[in-house]
Amino acid sequence: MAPTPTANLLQLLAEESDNAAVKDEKAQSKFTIPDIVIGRLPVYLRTLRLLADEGREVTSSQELGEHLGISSAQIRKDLSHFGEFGKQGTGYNISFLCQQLQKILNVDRIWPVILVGAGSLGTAIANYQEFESSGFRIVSVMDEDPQKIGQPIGDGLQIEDFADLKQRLVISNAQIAVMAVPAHAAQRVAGQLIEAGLNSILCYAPITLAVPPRVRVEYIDPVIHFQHMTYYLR
Amino acid sequence: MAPTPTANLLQLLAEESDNAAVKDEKAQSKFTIPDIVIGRLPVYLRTLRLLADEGREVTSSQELGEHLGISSAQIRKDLSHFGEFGKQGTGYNISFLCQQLQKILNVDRIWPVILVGAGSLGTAIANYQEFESSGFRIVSVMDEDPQKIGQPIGDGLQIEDFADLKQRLVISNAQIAVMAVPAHAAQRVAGQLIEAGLNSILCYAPITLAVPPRVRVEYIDPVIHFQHMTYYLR
DNA sequence: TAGATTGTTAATCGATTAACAATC
DNA sequence: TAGATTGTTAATCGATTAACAATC
Repeated sequence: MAPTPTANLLQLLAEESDNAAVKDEKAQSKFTIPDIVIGRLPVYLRTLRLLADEGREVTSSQELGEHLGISSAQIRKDLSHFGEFGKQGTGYNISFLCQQLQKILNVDRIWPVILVGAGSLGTAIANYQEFESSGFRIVSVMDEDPQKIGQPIGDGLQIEDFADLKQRLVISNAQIAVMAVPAHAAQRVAGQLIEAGLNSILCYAPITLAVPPRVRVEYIDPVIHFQHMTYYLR
Repeated sequence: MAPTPTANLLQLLAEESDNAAVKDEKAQSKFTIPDIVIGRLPVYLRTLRLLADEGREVTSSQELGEHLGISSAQIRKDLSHFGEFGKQGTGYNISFLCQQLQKILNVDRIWPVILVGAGSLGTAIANYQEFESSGFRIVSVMDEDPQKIGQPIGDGLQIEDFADLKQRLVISNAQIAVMAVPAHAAQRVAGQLIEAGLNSILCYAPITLAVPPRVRVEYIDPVIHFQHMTYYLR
């Protein structure tokens, strides 16, 4: 067996040496953490911060679970993928666990974000003050409407020409884009963002984007939530 | 065994008569459709409508799956919970399947929705024109800020006093609320909405609400999506 | 020490997928 | 008829939970 590609994984997984003799892909999928677990970490983090704001110093998987409506076992299991963060008998130190989750999620820094679309939704997003404390800063708001280009928006920004995307990206170094554009423009805009090198998109347009596998897209569409709720209504 | 409560289920499940002798709760949980399936139906519907807009008349589970990045088997399985909507060899008639999904999701009508919070996000939501075609109409926008009350908003609405919630609900008959309020106000506002009789809430505030079991809450928080994405970034 | 709570294992539960007979 | 695609079954895969030894 070729030693080199496996060696990398072995470093990452020092304590897993027993099972390390498996094939590379297997190893990947075996030790890779389920995306569904990753998806819950931001919710844990948000809740922990709320507790910290209330002046609390420790909590338990049980308390967190009650807050969130999930089982304490799930919380402990989820965290156990990343290490041991608690103390038997006492629980978790809130600010320590916050720090750890921020590191895991890579939000122990500020990520520059590009916002495309300066309609009323885009404006609301640009105005939202709380991104910064969560690890994100909107560094650029772009639109295609000549009427809008040059107008002030958000906190000291000016609407820029989406045609200048590539130049702006060189300066901002953003890897993340938010799309607040009409559905009919969304696929084209996504294509341009991807072509310019972006690989993470948060899409507010009510459409599933066709993107290459390297690009991650998440969606926000209130209609999907409404229609989910009405299934249970009469 | 008491015949009456079971009888109801038996009607609903005529063809399932073999297994119908189980306990009520069991029967419920056995024949109840998984929430995760319900959650995909609006996405199917959205995609089908897009195809319809392109003038397409039929599609297949394979084509839908490719659009959405899921397996054709999953789509067929999901739909099979509700009936048979396709034709072997040809696939699904798009407009027929749209109609059926709309019925299943109860969006073959217009649901009145109350919007609480007339800040910039609330304003963006109030301005959004596309709810109507998906089954929803914002009938009331409320806020607590005396400066805002009385101002025009959205399509011919006026911002109303949130203190008048109960009277407004009597008129509008809304069962669904959207909360676009600051995090610090969200739990209180939710309590008031629930106390007034609402049972479905779409919450844009970055907080998990404590609500009684009869109330369904869905959340939209861009930060959760951002932090999910940054896990995969360097 | 007694009580509490973790991290982890094994069992359970549920969701997804592959495969195929039925049939358009 | 030949080809395509459904609806459904059974197998697989993965996620959640219950339980408990370890230990603070």
